[in-house]
Amino acid sequence: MTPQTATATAGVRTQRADARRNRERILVAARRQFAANGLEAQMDDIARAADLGVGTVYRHFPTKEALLQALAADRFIRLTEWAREALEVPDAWEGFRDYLRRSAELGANDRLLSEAMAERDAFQGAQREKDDLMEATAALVERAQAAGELRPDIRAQDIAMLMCGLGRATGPGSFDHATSWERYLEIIVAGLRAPASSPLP
Amino acid sequence: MTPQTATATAGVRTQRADARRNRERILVAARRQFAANGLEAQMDDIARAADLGVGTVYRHFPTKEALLQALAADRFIRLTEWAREALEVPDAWEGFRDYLRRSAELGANDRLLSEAMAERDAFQGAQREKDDLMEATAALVERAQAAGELRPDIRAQDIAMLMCGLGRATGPGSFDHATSWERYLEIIVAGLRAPASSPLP
DNA sequence: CACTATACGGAACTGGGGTTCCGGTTGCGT
DNA sequence: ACGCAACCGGAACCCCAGTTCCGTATAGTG
Repeated sequence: MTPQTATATAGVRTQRADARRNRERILVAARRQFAANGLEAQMDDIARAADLGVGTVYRHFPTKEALLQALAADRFIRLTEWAREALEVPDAWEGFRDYLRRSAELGANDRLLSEAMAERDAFQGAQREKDDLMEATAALVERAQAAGELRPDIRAQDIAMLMCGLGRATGPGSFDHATSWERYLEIIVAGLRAPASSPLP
Repeated sequence: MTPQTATATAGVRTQRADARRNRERILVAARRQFAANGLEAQMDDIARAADLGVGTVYRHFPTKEALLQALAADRFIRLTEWAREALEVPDAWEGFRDYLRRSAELGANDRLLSEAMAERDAFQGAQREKDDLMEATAALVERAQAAGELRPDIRAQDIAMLMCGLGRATGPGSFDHATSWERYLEIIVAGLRAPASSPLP
């Protein structure tokens, strides 16, 4: 029988306590580095920030890409939670708007999120999480449309796209990070609410 | 007296005909490569596309950065021309809107433009051209506002920001290049036109 | 406490891409 | 036609960032 910690649930592969702790430290450090520097954050810096050797980082994540996907998946999951919470808000428009606000804020403070979203064919590893997010977003969109508060020709994908663009334009590393993302979110929200004058292409 | 070609205007530094021709070929090839691949286009590829050696490229542009700036400056100049043309359109809103349309289209088809705009502290070399563009944009914004067609709390910089975000979100290399940039431009334009319900942050 | 599977550290390796260098080539004035 | 700058080509060079490797340290067990 292989050794098994008391807290580990059945089926979880045994892992030494220090390893589990270090894995967490890597994730924390990596999150910070990627948030600040985007995809170009370096493995060595992440290791140093976590107070570990590079080798240790590679023990936990075989590749930079793998580390990235773990982090991205986590972000998608959080966004999905937020979208579901927004569905609980009584007023459809208010829920929708709050969700956008939270997404935009996250995107503006985390270069990884918007850059990861933007890269074509990157992060297929987090496809499941991404799909979940799209599903929750679609529900939110439809509810707001049913309430007559959101342009009827908006799709869930549009929301992802807009939030992504917003993040890339205003996030850390952008030419105008000083100007608040809230400014642009306001404009976009106004555009989304407006009744369709001309149908979208 | 140094040799001087017949067509050269006074004050222009002498340059052999093949050199002038090659410089042009480099610019054309580089434009295409950068438009398709963004900042990560490679010098070797550009040289090959121009049917020249890398050395020749470096003879004309001492650095990748220099080549980039030459191209970016050129784009800024074109946008400035468009903005000035838009000022000639009788209807203020129509001129403004047309300008946005042309900018968005350019940005969506040229990764370089939006990526160059986005990078903080990059392309300070094209500062003059950038300033001119901002000035022309400001005039366009103010005219549309004076006509009461554009939210009064919009600034020229907002336009640059929005076009930049649009380009990065929908341009080649993005996760959803299939969906037309026109769709998102439509939303943004609607948001810009709407009277300010709540003041922008 | 001893033993071993696991984990760690960080120097060394590797591949890719910008840049340099210099021998060969060519436009152009005489 | 000649000669010499100016110009061209592309192999070689260098640096940087991801990845590998292996000797050392340690958690967990009997």
